[in-house]
Amino acid sequence: MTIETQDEQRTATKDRLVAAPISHDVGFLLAKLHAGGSAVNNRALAEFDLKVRSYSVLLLADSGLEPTQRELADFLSLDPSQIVALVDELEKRKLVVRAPGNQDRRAKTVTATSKGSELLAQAAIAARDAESEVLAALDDAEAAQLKALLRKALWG
Amino acid sequence: MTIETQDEQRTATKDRLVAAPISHDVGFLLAKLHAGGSAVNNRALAEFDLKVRSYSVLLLADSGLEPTQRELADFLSLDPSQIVALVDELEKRKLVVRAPGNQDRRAKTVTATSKGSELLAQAAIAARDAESEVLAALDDAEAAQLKALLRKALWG
DNA sequence: ATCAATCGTTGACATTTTCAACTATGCATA
DNA sequence: TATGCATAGTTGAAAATGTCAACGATTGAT
Repeated sequence: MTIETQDEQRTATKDRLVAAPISHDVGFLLAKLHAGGSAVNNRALAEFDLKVRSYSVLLLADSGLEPTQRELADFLSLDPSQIVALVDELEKRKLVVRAPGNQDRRAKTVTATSKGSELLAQAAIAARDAESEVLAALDDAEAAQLKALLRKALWG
Repeated sequence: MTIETQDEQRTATKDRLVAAPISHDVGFLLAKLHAGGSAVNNRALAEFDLKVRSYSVLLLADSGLEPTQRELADFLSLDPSQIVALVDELEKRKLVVRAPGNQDRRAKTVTATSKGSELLAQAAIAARDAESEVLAALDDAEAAQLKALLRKALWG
């Protein structure tokens, strides 16, 4: 009873501020869901010694699109120097390889090794579970709708 | 012509990676839209010497809900020590005041001053414009739908 | 009256972000 | 073809942010 009382108060006050107008600010909603989401994702990926960042790079490296580091930086909204560090670590673990760009010898494309692809296959399962945990309050149609709206907001 | 050629290539390659499966990962979509969004928001708020963080605190302080610092930390997904720094700065600028908690003398509630409310009224306009810039690709109904889905994902 | 838990605060530490160089390469044109 | 300007990757430093452990003051339960 005593602990329950505390918990009730805690959960009662926990969402008290939802009434504030900031809860209608898209920027805030994105930040909050993203904060919770990356925590869940990082926890799920820790088993594979990956974070959302390295997982994203590995995923793109395995896409067959042979992205250059510059493209990775642009696409992931990261500084090129951060890509260097991420690829360095993945390459050290033999999960990806750097190859000289096909038409541009300045560029380096990042491609997953077979070892990287295998790890990714496992990690992707964990990531999928994490995603459904983050979106647990939405049914399948709503989750799909959310994805579609985010994609449209980003790329029209 | 020369510059146009470069630009065409750049915009052509810019979204090349959208084809990668990561573009269907909600975590990634949230991260990317959030990254772009906070950049736009911070730029819009710079005029008032605010960032999205301090703007959020000011908005909650002005909500009439008299949030405690602990509630602000939970709601904004920040460490309590970060709230201290944010409130310190806003209080130094006479935009908010700390008041002892009503029932709990350990807690401190954060409330906007009239000066804070006035600044907020201006900043809110800039923030609203920034939001519509971020969601420019969505029509009004879609933007409302996106908000509703984000709110449901967060609070059910 | 005591004991564990919570609030705000401080300070240390780690991580992440941002920026300015630098080399090598590419591209356009004089 | 030589020259100048822009770009890819890299390095390293500085700034901003995030994380965490401790502490005094206060609370609430026993």
